[in-house]
Amino acid sequence: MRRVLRRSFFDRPTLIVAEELIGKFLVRERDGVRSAHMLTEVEAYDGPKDRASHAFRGRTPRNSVMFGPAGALYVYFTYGMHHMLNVTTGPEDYPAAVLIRGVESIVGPGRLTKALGITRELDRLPATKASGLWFEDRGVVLAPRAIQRTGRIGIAYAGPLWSKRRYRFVRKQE
DNA sequence: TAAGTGATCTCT
DNA sequence: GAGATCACTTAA
Repeated sequence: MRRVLRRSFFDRPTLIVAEELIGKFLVRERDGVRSAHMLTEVEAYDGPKDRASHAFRGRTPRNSVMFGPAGALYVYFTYGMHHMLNVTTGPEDYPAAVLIRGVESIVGPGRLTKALGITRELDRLPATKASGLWFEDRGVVLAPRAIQRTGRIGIAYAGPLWSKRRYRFVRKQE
């Protein structure tokens, strides 16, 4: 069983999409070489009121893809050295996305993009085979208990309310 | 614990 | 245009 996740998967509430992405696969193809990794850590960024979200201060050139249709890649560059990979969720005009923080054997959002060669060339592209980066359901079924929810990382500036919200989903290690 | 690094945003 | 900030990583 191997099914590419389509826009309809992502066009749902962000927290649902985030939780269901754990156990799905991130597939990268470049120069004809394909690799697939199971997602193990993601975070939800949900709507215009989320103080930790890039969209909190409204639409800007960088974040406008978050306001667009679901299932688009949002790749931005930060700290002068790291690319961050997100996929947009929810309906058009509602800014939301899921940050991909880790996959099996690669932990850390910056390390992940470096390992898979993910740069802003992919920003705003749909997460499809044509873009070279997409998501697949490969039939892995995780028990709900196998997924842990915690506060998000690195967003203390957003205040305790938003940093405590359990918007981070991590696959528990056995 | 702090440096590194540069795009992005906010304010002049 | 200037200055601050940043959804991080690594080396110490």
